[in-house]
Amino acid sequence: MSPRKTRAPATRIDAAEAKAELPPRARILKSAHELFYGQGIRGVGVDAVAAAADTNKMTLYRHFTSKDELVAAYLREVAAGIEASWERIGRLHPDDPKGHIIAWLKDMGRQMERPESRGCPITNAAIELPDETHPGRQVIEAHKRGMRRRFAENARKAGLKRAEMIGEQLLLLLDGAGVSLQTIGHESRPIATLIRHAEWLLEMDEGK
Amino acid sequence: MSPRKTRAPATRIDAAEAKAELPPRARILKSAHELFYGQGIRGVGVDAVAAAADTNKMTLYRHFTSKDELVAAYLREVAAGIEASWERIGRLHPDDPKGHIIAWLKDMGRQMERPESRGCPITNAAIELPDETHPGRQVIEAHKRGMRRRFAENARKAGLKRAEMIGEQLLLLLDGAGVSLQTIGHESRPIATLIRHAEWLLEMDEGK
DNA sequence: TTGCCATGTTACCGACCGGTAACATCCCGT
DNA sequence: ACGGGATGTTACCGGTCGGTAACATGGCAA
Repeated sequence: MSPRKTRAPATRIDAAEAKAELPPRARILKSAHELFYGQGIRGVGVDAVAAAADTNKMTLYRHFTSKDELVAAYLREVAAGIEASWERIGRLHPDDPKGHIIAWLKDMGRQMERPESRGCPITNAAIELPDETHPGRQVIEAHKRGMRRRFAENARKAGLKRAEMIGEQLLLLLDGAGVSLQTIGHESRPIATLIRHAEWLLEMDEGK
Repeated sequence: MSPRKTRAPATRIDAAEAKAELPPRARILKSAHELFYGQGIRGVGVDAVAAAADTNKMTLYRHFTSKDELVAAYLREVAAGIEASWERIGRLHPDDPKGHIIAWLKDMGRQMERPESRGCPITNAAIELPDETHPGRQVIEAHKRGMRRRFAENARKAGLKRAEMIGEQLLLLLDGAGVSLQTIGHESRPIATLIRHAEWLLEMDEGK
């Protein structure tokens, strides 16, 4: 409609605009995160991602060689964020590996309890992308193996026998909670079950 | 190529043909199961389902009013099969609710350990179909609530306190195992972890 | 001022999607 | 022998998909 926008006097901050004037690549990744997570990767077209980022398909394809690569970048960003939160919370609990695990699970639980939450984005992507050759799949596998390793390592540092088994059990419970949110719904409180069960697991390691 | 097929002498059995001559609706549901489960619901078109069922799109749409309804029928079929297996195994373990749960989990585990397994079809559909209005969603929610109820009811019959909590925990572990198959892969033995953990849960209920 | 490079814009491509119309064919009960 | 209902076939529809070409525009640095 309006013939041209002049794009304000080239000023930054540029309030009221969509993504607060981040560089295009960052805006695209941010929009990709919102849309892919909320509607599913296969349910969102590249055009919609570009439009939500206040840009267009051409610019998107100058930063990502394909939709699959955009998806992989999105997953890398999510994985990096989760791993950063693990490190951050670890620094709050020095020499307390059990407390580290529980505090991190509670932090994840807080995010998952938001009503619009659809569980773990990495898990959802794994189910949405069965193709073994998809570039996102190595991100998925590395991230989940990493989480299991972190759980097991902390369990070991806490002196628990069966540390490997506990790592695997915590991974099952965490992913199960994310799934339960999307099947039964939030009111069944799978997060509370997860936390209570995790605390219990870390206490009574001596059983068998 | 060949001008006409004469479709063999109208005989049944008709070996070497694709689906062993079930009626079209059953063939369509069977193919839908194979394709939807193997490649994801959103990754399979109705044309592909019809072709795999040795029929065509028109016949498919005479039996199902839309793809969404076909998906819902597929999910109902899966749910009915799982519930039938629960009942069948229950009859093998009369007056042994714990044994019923464990035997059923082992049966599920046996199916999930096949290398082409992609976990629970209902769970996968829940993640693939975020739209709350999709006709399959009520099938998903009813089925998962039903499984939790069955677990809890048997735990209660076994005299366990915290029966509701155990039902929820078993549901998390089962769904977590299905997810883990699709992220880390089969070699991490999430099924073994699930079974061992379930047996442990059902034994030491007295803790708190 | 000049020139370059990132970004924006428009249009387009072939492929595939879910869904339908019109018509040919076949099997089976009567 | 006949008729009817289920099935098969072909073609088509509008829309959307991922991806690209060609060109316009803008800001910024030398």
